[in-house]
Amino acid sequence: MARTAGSHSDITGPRVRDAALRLFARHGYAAVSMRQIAAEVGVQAGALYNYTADKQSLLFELMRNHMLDLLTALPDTRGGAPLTRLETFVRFHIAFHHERPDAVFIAYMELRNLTPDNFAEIERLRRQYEDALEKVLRDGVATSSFQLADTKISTLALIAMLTGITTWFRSEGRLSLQDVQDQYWSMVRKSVGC
Amino acid sequence: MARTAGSHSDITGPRVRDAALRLFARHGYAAVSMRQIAAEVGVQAGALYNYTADKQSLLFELMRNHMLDLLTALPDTRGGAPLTRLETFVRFHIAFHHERPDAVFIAYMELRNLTPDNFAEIERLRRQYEDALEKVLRDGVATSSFQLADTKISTLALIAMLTGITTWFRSEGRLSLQDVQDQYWSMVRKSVGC
DNA sequence: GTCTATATTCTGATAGAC
DNA sequence: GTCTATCAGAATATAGAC
Repeated sequence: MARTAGSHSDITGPRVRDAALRLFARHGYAAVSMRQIAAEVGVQAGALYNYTADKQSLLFELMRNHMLDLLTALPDTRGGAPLTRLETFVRFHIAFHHERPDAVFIAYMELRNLTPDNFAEIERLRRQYEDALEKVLRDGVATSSFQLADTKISTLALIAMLTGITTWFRSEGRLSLQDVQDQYWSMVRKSVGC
Repeated sequence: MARTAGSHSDITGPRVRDAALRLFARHGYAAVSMRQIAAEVGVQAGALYNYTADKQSLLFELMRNHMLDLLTALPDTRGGAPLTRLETFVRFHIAFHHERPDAVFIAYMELRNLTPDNFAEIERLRRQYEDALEKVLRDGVATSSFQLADTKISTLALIAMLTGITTWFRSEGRLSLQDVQDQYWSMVRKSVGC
């Protein structure tokens, strides 16, 4: 296939998204200019508009793809015992979020920079994820495996606790991923009343 | 006391800080202009510089004052039983943060927009607060009141869980502050092994 | 597909009148 | 202490050459 000189749509697109993800996570969406993203990729600012309609769309696509990846990767635990399903969720959440610190950071910090329509879509996807955990908690309460007064509050409490890991955990530190998973699972297991 | 026409230093100063706090929390530091803050206060942009050296100082002062307020308000629980001290901390944390959602939001979201020196100072104050909780956990482990493998991790896990409340809890909802305190305290108490 | 050049608007901050 | 006016630069986004 002949290709026009200077044409790199197949590799520039991912590079634009990678650069935007890293820069948005580091400095914040509003603080990052299209020129900075272009410089990181190695093109001029105008060239970015071959890959995104505008800066807002770039942010929205990053957040939506992250949420879709999360929902796709989430293990289907239907059929197991509530305690086992909860452990699977906890370990999955920690591992998945640990692999994508920049995307996680953006997904939680840049909600206010989305347009109302885009915000509603991201919230819808986030709700789906929360609902998966809440269903486990509700099933556990129904079978008396868990003692929880309000599964909605417990859902939010557990997700906040688990997601907070990304603010301090780095693999190079004194703790391995497994250490962190074990310790958080121990606290979660006890907190739900087991 | 005679006062020069147009002179309002005693009331404009707090109004500038209030407006900045609200706008920074809503839209983010980088996304808010000095002109927006001025418009909210009802003055021209140039007048703001009677109250702050620059935009960065405005952010830093808001964050530092919040952290100093937090440390000042933190009850001294030395001498009590670890479980009682932990309950006091949990209920205090929830109540204090519930009263200041904007300041809490800024204190956690705008760290990356601080200059290195300012960041170091805020981190120092945050560490002091975390240390207060960790001391309770360590004392509890030492007296076998708590079963925790790593008090540092537990500290970060509990603070993340409790602080997450500010993202969804509003007093107008179905739950009172006391409801929320009771439910979180129940989960925390169990998670530390009681 | 990428470039250069540019239109238009906005930014933080300052100077000097009142 | 606040105003108007302004500086110097940076922002997003677009147009047209190659």
